[in-house]
Amino acid sequence: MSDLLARLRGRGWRMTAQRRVVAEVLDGEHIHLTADEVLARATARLPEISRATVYNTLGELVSLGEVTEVTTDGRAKRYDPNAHHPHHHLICTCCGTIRDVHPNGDPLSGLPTSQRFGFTVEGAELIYRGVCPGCAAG
Amino acid sequence: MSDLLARLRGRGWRMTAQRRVVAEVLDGEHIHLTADEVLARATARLPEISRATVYNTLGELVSLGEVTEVTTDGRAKRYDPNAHHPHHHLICTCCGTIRDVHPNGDPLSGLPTSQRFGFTVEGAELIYRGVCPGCAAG
DNA sequence: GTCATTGCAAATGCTTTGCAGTGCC
DNA sequence: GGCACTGCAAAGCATTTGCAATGAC
Repeated sequence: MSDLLARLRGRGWRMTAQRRVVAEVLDGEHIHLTADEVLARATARLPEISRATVYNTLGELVSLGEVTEVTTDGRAKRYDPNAHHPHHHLICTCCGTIRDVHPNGDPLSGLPTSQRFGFTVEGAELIYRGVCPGCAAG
Repeated sequence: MSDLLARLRGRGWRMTAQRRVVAEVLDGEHIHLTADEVLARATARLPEISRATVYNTLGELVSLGEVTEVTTDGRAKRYDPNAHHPHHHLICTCCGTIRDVHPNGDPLSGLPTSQRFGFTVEGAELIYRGVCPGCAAG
């Protein structure tokens, strides 16, 4: 629990039952959920919430920088509430499991000026792929 | 031109006019094309090619390891024929332009055993994001 | 009271699929 | 000549949108 709700309120975010539930779902121990999974968990707490509202709210949280969108493949995006805790991802190519990892060093420092082509580089996203112990055993 | 066709033929890939055209489009100077862009260029050379065949062929080239799928956002995947030349990507958050980059060091070496959680790590994909000179000027 | 937010349902964009016909090896 | 590949059209999945009704501030 990282007090996402408190931060949002502090930023003047208009609070509704639907938005609160979406934020609570993300702020729980659940990370890397798809929009559909967020909807399912939100519906369990607030049956009348709609799919469109979940999408709207997730998009808003991403714009606010409180949640990060993780695109691991061409399928559904995943939403990661750990935006204030920089990290990267390790994904099982077999079952799709995602783990947060903290590699040594900052990837940004590995990109010399000569490789920046005049870009103003703002960030780096690192995805490791491999096979998890479970899939390797099965 | 990297003789993608020769490699494919050598691997016993069944050759058809459609497959040849898709491979030729990718093997040209065009990289980071979406499936739709590949279809457009393929159609220019072979008007009767179908969208399904382009998708089939691209999927096959990816399975063969001759082409890499790059998922930069939740939109269309892009296809990168540079599979035999390891590299990473720098993407403009404004216009979507993609450049190949070669950062210093191997990202894999930055992930200590303690951060691998028992996974057999096979590869790392690094995406830098920033604003390109064109967008910064405009 | 005002205006942002919601819910619904339809629309969109990208990709996959089923199946009959075609053509490569 | 067999069987993989192709084309078509329809289905599928994730996401977005239009608009009237609702409710937070």
